Parts: sequence; C-alpha cells; structure tokens
Amino acid sequence: MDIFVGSLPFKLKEKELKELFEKFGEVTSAKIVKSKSTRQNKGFGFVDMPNEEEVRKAIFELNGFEIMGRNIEVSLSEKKDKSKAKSTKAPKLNSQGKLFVKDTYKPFKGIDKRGKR
DNA sequence: GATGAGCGG
Repeated sequence: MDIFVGSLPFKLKEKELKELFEKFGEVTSAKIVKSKSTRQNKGFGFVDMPNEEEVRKAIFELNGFEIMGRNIEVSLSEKKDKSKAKSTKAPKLNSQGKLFVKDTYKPFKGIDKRGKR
C-alpha cells in the first residue's frame, strides 16, 4: 500500500518517517523524494505499508500530524501502480483515497443530450 | 544556499 506523505519538514529523514509510521503499524518501506545531488528535497515522501487497516490508522493519525512544528499531509498515493490493477470495483476507500470524505462522488449525469435530429 | 505544492525508482 503506497502512502503519499506531503508537507514534510526538510529536516525530516526517511528513517524518522519510517519510524513515525511504524508506530501505527508495520512499515515496509519509506522514502522521501528529493533531487539528485542537491539538497532540494521535494518535501514529500512515500510510505509503504502491507496492512491496509494500519494504513488507515496511520493516515488518520498522521494526516495533519504536527512534527518539527510542521503539519504533514498523509494520503494514499494515486500514481505508481505497482500491481497490474486486477479489477477492484469495490474499494473501501474512494477513488481519490480520501478517508474523510463521505459522499462527494458525483457521477456525470445527463452529459449526453443526444444530438438534434 | 533557499524553497512549501506536490506523486517517486
């Protein structure tokens, strides 16, 4: 389960990020995106957790968690699809992976009006 | 060397 973590402090390290998520469950891998050589870290990272339930707790608890005087944002990653996307048509979460959203999903209705004649 | 919305290998 890939988790996107944003608003990370530049002082934060992958190890700390990993431990931060390990407090809520098992963390397979944690990485922080940054430039090649320079210290220009993008300020966001990714955490991989095998247990989905722990992922929920981690996201729920770490989303907006204040660390180093900075609040971090945690959510499910949308890109980087490791699997081949079998055909999960009934996800527990929304398509965006927002756990807090209740029912903001509005399918398009009546977009096709059938041309004249 | 600093930077603050963003999805990396």
